[in-house]
Amino acid sequence: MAITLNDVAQRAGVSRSAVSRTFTDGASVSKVMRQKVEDAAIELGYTPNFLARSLTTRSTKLIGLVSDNFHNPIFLEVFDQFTRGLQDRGLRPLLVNLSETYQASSSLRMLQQYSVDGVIVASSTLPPEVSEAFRSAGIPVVNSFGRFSLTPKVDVVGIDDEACGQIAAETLLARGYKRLAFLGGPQAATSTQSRLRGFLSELQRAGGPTPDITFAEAYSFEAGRAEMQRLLRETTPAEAYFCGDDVLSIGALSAIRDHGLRVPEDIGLIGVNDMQMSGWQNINLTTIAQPFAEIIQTSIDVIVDMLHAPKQPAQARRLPCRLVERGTLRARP
Amino acid sequence: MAITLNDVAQRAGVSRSAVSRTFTDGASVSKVMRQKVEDAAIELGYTPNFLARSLTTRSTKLIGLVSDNFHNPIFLEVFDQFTRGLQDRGLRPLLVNLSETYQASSSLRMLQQYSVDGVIVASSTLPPEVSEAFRSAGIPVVNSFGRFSLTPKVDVVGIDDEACGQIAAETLLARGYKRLAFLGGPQAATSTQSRLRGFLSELQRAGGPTPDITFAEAYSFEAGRAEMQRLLRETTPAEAYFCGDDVLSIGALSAIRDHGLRVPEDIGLIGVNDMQMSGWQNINLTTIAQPFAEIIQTSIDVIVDMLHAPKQPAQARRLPCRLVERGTLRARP
DNA sequence: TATAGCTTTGCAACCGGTTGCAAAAAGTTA
DNA sequence: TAACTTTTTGCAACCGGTTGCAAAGCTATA
Repeated sequence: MAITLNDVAQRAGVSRSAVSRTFTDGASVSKVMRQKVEDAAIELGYTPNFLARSLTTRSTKLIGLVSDNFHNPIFLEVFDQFTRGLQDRGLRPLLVNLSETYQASSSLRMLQQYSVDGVIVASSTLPPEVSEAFRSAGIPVVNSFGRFSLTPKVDVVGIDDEACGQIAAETLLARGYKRLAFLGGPQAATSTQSRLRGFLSELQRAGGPTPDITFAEAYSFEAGRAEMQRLLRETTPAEAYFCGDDVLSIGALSAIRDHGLRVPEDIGLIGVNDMQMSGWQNINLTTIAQPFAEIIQTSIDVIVDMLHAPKQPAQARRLPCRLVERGTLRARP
Repeated sequence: MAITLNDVAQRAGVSRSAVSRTFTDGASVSKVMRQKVEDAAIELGYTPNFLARSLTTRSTKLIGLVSDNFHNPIFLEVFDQFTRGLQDRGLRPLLVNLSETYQASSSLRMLQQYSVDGVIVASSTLPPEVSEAFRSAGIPVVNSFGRFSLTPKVDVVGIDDEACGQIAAETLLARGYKRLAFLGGPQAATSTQSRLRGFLSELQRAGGPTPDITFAEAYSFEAGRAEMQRLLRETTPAEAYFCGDDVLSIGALSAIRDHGLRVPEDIGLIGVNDMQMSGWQNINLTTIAQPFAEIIQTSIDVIVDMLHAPKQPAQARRLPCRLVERGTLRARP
């Protein structure tokens, strides 16, 4: 049996309100009263029940953290930062793992039942409707790693995928590569499409070559490896590949090496994300870094603002990416 | 404004209890009544408030999932499986990320305030006191990946670390290795100690060599790499190393290759865990697999049992490990 | 010392639900 | 149809808190 407000009130010989007030900041309690209550509370080991409180205050400090990316190693870093960031602000992440067996629609219902104060949808692959459903239900929501839009229906914090493609194009051209290729993530993913668009438009602008274009089945090692194996077997490989993300790149890298070719001497590779592993010396991947820390921090700021301010028009924020030069592209000529 | 019980009752022209009963299974409601209420509920879009309900039912379906392992890639797989497993049983993981800035003691208080039904401490490095504190506070708790004990103070589900060391010893001896070494995780970690103990005792039993013993600073790539670099620089390397875990092994692997030596020709390596990445073709690590799925499933079963049954004596469960042969040890002679 | 103004306190209603109990309704049996 | 069961329903109290309001207690001023 947990200790309740009543127990403390009785022990201290004061009213229930008095106890409640000593544990509510900004409430009016005299020094002596506070002392009496605190003594009794400590003596009994009392902690206010947050959920009961939430009934009247209408704030649970619970934040739904929903994602479908439990397979890309980068997301461990993402969850790490999200949970710490939320904790630092006194918020509690209720984790939701979206999958075939657990649909977005039931997660909406569930998070409503738990009266979450807000929801963070952390995924670059979920369709925008998922986040939009939360907003229409009146729950503050931010879509982290979502797609940029000029007329967003929900708040989005992500990178500029087109600029990302542009950086890749510039980088490859600057290294003097002639035969280029795009080895994208899932073709349906909006991030894939935007990066491709930026890549192509920059190549065109700069008078570069027209690249080969293929897609992997998923953002995963196996998918990257399988697709690169197919390319090596069935096509004349390009001089350099702009890959959908880092895990994909690492898969491709392993296929290339197994095929007896060398990186960067025979084939160049550039990824996207800059996850920790990409910096490991046995991988040492040249890549375009997403500003994870900033995206996550901004997402949290946005959701926290929404908790206080009434519903504002949705806004999409694009944070800049930057090139991280390592060992999978040859040096500038 | 969310729709409440009252709204539905009014709309349907029935009492509040009637509405409550239609949404409580096992309660007595007639067909017509149920129909009326359900119609009104659908019309208004009503969903019962789980937290308000928890006040009387004394069950929130909230499970604290606390961990301090947000840096070892294996834990993404662990979180994936835990969240799915909990969701499948209608439980909700409240994620807690323990770190320097967020101590175990405050997490206990916090989880109490949220009236969690139970807590899963998923960590092989946290001291047993962390889990014990939950139990003394009367919260059902299970320590996943914790250390085995014959007289456990809390329920533990983990592997048999000594057997794990034994398997490593047997395997290395069977491959004909003569100069062996132990490259453990953090010396203070109990898993490190137990694996070492099993390793040594089996070597002794089989009349094998006395191994060199060193420890890495953490279960991380960098730590494994740094320690192996030191060994290569300052000592005559052993023929084969039993490493603390996979990520450590991968660090060691990269150091060895950078040093111009070959695996498994010059140096053999065996890890522990069998995380997905260990199977990647460019890593291809021979390792001792932890039965993650079973550990997680069992942990959830244990906690679910505790929710129904009153406090039982604590029990420690050891699940068997098994060797996964890949490419970092030479073949049997 | 009386009065005004401010602070502190307790009462009681409320947040959104559940549930024991007794009355009402429906169903059985004779 | 009357008497007896069984089922269904609503009332009211409760879960563990918060909060508006008015009464009580203080302090300062005249």
